[in-house]
Amino acid sequence: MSVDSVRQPPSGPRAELKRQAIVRAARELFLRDGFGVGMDVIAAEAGVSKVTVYNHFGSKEALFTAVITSALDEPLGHATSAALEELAEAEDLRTALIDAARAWVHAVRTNEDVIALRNLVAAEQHRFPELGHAWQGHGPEGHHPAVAGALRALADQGRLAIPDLEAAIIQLYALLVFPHMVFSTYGAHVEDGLTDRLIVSGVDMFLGYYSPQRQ
Amino acid sequence: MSVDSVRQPPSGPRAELKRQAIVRAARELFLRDGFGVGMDVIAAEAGVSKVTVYNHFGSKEALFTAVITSALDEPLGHATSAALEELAEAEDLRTALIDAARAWVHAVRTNEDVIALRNLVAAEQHRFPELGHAWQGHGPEGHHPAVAGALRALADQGRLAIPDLEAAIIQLYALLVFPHMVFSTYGAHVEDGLTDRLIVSGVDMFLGYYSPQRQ
DNA sequence: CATATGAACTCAACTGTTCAGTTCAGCCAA
DNA sequence: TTGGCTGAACTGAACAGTTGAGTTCATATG
Repeated sequence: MSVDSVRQPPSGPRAELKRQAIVRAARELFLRDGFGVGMDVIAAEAGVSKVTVYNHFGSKEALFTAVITSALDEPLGHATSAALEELAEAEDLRTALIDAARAWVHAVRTNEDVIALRNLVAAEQHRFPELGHAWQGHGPEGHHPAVAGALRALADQGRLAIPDLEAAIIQLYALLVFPHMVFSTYGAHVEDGLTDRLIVSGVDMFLGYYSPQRQ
Repeated sequence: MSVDSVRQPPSGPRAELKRQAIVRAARELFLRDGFGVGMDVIAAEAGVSKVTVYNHFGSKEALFTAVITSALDEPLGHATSAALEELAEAEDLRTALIDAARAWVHAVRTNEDVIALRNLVAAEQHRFPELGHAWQGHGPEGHHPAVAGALRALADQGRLAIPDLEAAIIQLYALLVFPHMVFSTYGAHVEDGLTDRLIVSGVDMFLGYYSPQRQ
């Protein structure tokens, strides 16, 4: 008499293992071949039957959102936001900011899977309008509060003069991470040397403009 | 005895009209619904028979590349690069650069179709690998030479001190146009007021850093 | 007993083609 | 100017062939 009009996903130790394998395979294949890959292929890559995939996720869309939301919970920020929070207590602001920027940009560049996923979401925004918004919250705006907090703290200390916090945040993003995001849209990426030159001179430019001692 | 193994597309005044209607409709629908739209729908939107579409373009891929390459030849730069070239002769560099930036950003923001198309190409890069490269050449790098030329001229005049031209170009892009590109990836866009504040303070920041009189 | 499997199946959507007939512009003859 | 001729381009509808999502079911496994 088990009348499940909506069958609930399997649970248990074995099921969890399969589930992870499926998500991992799906992520890899979505990334490599786009949303167009067949469910057969994904199932095969996960070493799993297609039926199992459907027992777990119910639909391709659900699987896709599972991939995305699982990627949403990824690091990319622990070391980074830690470095950001230490800014307020740093003696040498410039060096500290450069270090934080290096950690930040490094996180963005090494997890370029995440950027690629972002492009995927953007690409499939017609099919998943809600995902686009979910992504906005956790995207760069994920540490938006961290960046905002750090800048505000520095402003309160009088170590920076920031009349327009909103603009300043965007400018910091723009100088440091946007280039990598834009380039990756074409599948291209910035060379290591240029990346570091952008970080150093970007920080100097930012500090030069927002330092209180100028005039 | 006309043995055309490959039928050549129709020519003539009427054909040209239809052709334009098809490309326009295709562009609009690709933009709105992604590459997934059916040829039926495109034909209907163009007020044209599906067969006509195939007589003209032969395949969906060909139609897509036609849409893209036609978008590649679009303005987005005439007024902008003109303003950029006048920079070298301007008396008040700051005002001139702000004006040029306004024209530039305005072009980017009004033709946001072009940015959306860019996302489409990025999305469909698996299907059209060659398009991705064609797009790179005409993307922001389209006026890359114009920007590079303007900055180099100003440096030669001694009005700017630019030790790293490559970085400076990217930074100018980053401060002025990248925010709009990144935001539009989510379907979001920067408000008017913030846009102008970003332009003005971005230019000031850039000039502050690259002006020779500092130190 | 819950979960996983594989193979065969349904169903819908989409690309691309065929074909018999229609529109339309230009042209020539009266 | 009129009227009809010609041929290229267009139409509508039906059709073929494929692909891929999602289901069913009998069976296996731990």
